[in-house]
Order: sequence, then structure tokens, then C-alpha cells
Amino acid sequence: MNQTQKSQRWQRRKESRPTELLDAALAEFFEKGFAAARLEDIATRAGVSKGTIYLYFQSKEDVFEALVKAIPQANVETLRAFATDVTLPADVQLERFLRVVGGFLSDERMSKFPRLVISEAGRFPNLADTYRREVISRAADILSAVISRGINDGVFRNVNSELCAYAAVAPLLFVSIWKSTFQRSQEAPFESEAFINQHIDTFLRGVRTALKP
Amino acid sequence: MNQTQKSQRWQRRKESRPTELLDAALAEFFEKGFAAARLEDIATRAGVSKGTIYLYFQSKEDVFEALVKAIPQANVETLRAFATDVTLPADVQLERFLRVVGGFLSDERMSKFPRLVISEAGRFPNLADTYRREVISRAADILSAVISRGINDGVFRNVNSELCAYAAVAPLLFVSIWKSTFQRSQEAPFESEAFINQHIDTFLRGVRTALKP
DNA sequence: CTATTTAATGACTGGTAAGTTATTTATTAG
DNA sequence: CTAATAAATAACTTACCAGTCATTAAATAG
Repeated sequence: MNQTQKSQRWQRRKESRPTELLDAALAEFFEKGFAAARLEDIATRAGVSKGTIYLYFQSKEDVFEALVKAIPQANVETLRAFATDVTLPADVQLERFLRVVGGFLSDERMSKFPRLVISEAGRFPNLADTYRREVISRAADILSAVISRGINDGVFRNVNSELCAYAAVAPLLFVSIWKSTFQRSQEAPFESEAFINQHIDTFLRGVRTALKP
Repeated sequence: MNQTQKSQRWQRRKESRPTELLDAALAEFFEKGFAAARLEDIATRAGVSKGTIYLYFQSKEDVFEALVKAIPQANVETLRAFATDVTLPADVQLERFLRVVGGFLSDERMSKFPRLVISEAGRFPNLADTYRREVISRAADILSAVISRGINDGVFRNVNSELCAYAAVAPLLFVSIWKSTFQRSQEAPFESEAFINQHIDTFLRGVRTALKP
């Protein structure tokens, strides 16, 4: 797999090992859950022996935490960048926002995190809480601000903008969780794109004051 | 706890043991997940010794499967009963429907299942699939039928009724999952009732043809 | 080419928990 | 009251896996 030299037993890869291990860990933890995942399997998947893991991480829990903390919070920044543009009408901005979030959650790598965090919140309450604070709440705040602006501008009805933000994102999360939960059983080809389009359409109509026919 | 006689070491309870064990198992599995839950703890919680579990179940997996299969599918029947009443306008019926589903998902016992199924779908794909088929899909079908009727009656816009059904329920599931995921961290007092009310309000406005001011 | 460093290995240990079974005792039948 | 039964126990066995560490060998410096 990584054999650049011929017939070596192994290579030194101090720099790239952590990432490779985390990639393997994501796959194993995602598939089996924290407790059932085996470090031996993670090591094998990463092409190393189990002992190598302990050169880069303190413990199994440490691997898991490093994994979840590696979630690109840069994505949240991408959202914030959107929100600062006040020239757009709030409803247009809201739509774009939801499509961006939907895009994040469709991404192969990102889409696995919600289910993983939900699954392991019992064992890692602090980690779940960090995720909630750093990722979910921040995204919700940004979205909430857009909705508030829309209300002030008379574009949106006078709703509770924070609850509204969660209601807007819930169906997107639903898709992410659905796909990662039922991916094995082929018998559930969820039309996620059509679903998201219809949700955005219906949702905007639900919160707008003036209505398109 | 169950001492009806004085100072007995234990009682025979052939009939009630399975239920008691399943109750205990629900609590343990929910708190720790399948792999991390200990049969010893389940037994202790149920007031018996570990060996007793094996008088009623084949294995740990068997306990888990029995638990998930014991989900009252009667609830789905309750929904179906609602749907047969064609005298109500579809939008009124839809609202009631969503409140009933919201009620199920608020119920102490039922509310834990979505997260449990999501968490263990990796280890029990067949079980997850059964749940999807027997519970989720059926509820969605019923809801979808109500929406279709509303479309025919001109009460609702011409949406895809199946996708619309999932979009209607997604925020309710979101509440259930949110609460069971972040319950430990006190710092997230989600106003679920206000959230559900606003969702129903917004959602109905989003799908209705004629609109209230 | 040789010596040194250190990344990586893989055999080993210790603890934990699923599953088993011989024994005990509550319950019931006679 | 006594014997038969089976529900429940608790000590035991077994397997697995996280974490350790002495050894090996890839990389590098001199």
C-alpha cells in the first residue's frame, strides 16, 4: 500500500502517522462504536502494528477525542463569513446558508460525525458538550442572527429566531443521520437532494411574511 | 424492593422477570451503549444475579434484540386510527398527528429508542432495518396519506407527500435525540414544547395553499 | 561503511466481562 | 409434613483486548 521501497518490512512516517491513524480510527469507531472497535483493527487498517498507536496517542480514549476534536471547525467560520454579508435579503441568505450546511453534511467525512457524537455522548459527555458548544451552538447563533435580521426587515414573520434556526437545520441533520444509520440496508435509497430542496422551499414559505404563489 | 416475604434470599418470579430484566437492560444499554453495558449491572439493577439472565435469554445480543423488538408497535396503530378519520380537514388532522408523534417521543420510555437504534445500527443492522420498516416507514406512510388527501382537497400545495412526511417529523425526532444526547450537560435546557409548537405552525403555513394572516 | 538514534514491532501481561454449571433454596404437589 | 421441582445463585472458566516493553530494523549522521 505504502511501499515506495521494495520489500521493506515497514517505513518511518512520523509526520503522517497521526492522520493515517485517525482516518482508520474514524472508520472503525464509526462502524463499530467506541467500545467495540479494536485498536488492533485500527492499526491494521492504518498499516501498522498496535504498538505504534501508543507512540502517538496516550490511550484508546485519547484517539477518540483527538478524532472528534479534529472536526474542521473551519466550517463554522465559513458560515460566519456568509452571515456578515448584509446586502443580501435575509431569505436569500437563509436559503444559501441551508444549502451550505446541507453540503457540509453530505460530505463523506463530515457526515459521519453527528451520528458518532450522538452514539458516544454517554461515554464522552464532555466531548459531546464541546461539540454542542463549539459547532452546533455557533452555527445556530449565526443562523439565528440571519433570521432576526429578516424579522427586523419585515421579510420574516415574528418567530423565535433561535428555535427557528434549529427547526431549519433539523431536517438536514435528519438526512445525515438517516444515511449513516441505514447505509447498510440497501433498501432505503433516500432522495436526499429532493428532500432538502423541498424542505428549504416549504420552510421559507413557512417563515416568510409575503408569499410567492 | 420486592420483598413481600420477610428475609428471603430471593423469590421465584418466572412471569415478571423478563419484563424486569428488559427494563433494567433498557436503562443500562441506554446509558452505556450495547458494548459497554455489563450483564452483571443489568442483573443487579433488576435485583437478580447474572446467571438468572441466562434462564430467560440466550445471550447479551438476545437481550438487546428482545428489548428493541418490545417497542410498542401499538403506537403505530394509534396513528393509523387517526388517519382513518376522513371527516377532519387534512391540515387539522396533520396537526393532531404531529402532536401525537411529539407526545410519543416525549414519553420517558419511548424517547430513548431513536438514539439507541441510531447508536447500535452498526452492530445490529438487521434490527435497525426492522425498526425502520416496522415503525418509521409505517408512520411515514400514514402521515404521507394524510398529506396526499390534503393535496387532493386543495388544502395543501402539490408537494411530494412522502418527503414532506419525513420533513414534518424530522424536528420532532431532533428534539428526542437532542434531549437524550445532551441530557447530562445541564447547560442545554431545550424549550422543546415551544419548539414543537413553532415547528407545527411554521410547517403548516409552509405546505398550506390558503394562508392565515 | 559503521555507529547511533528512534520508529515500529509483536509477544506478553493483567484485568474484565460473557457465558457455564454445580449447588442452594423457594415453591408446589401429594 | 415431606418429597419433588425448578428458579435462582455464585463461583468458575474462557476469551478477548487495552496497554506494556524488550527487541528489531529503518533512517541518518559521521
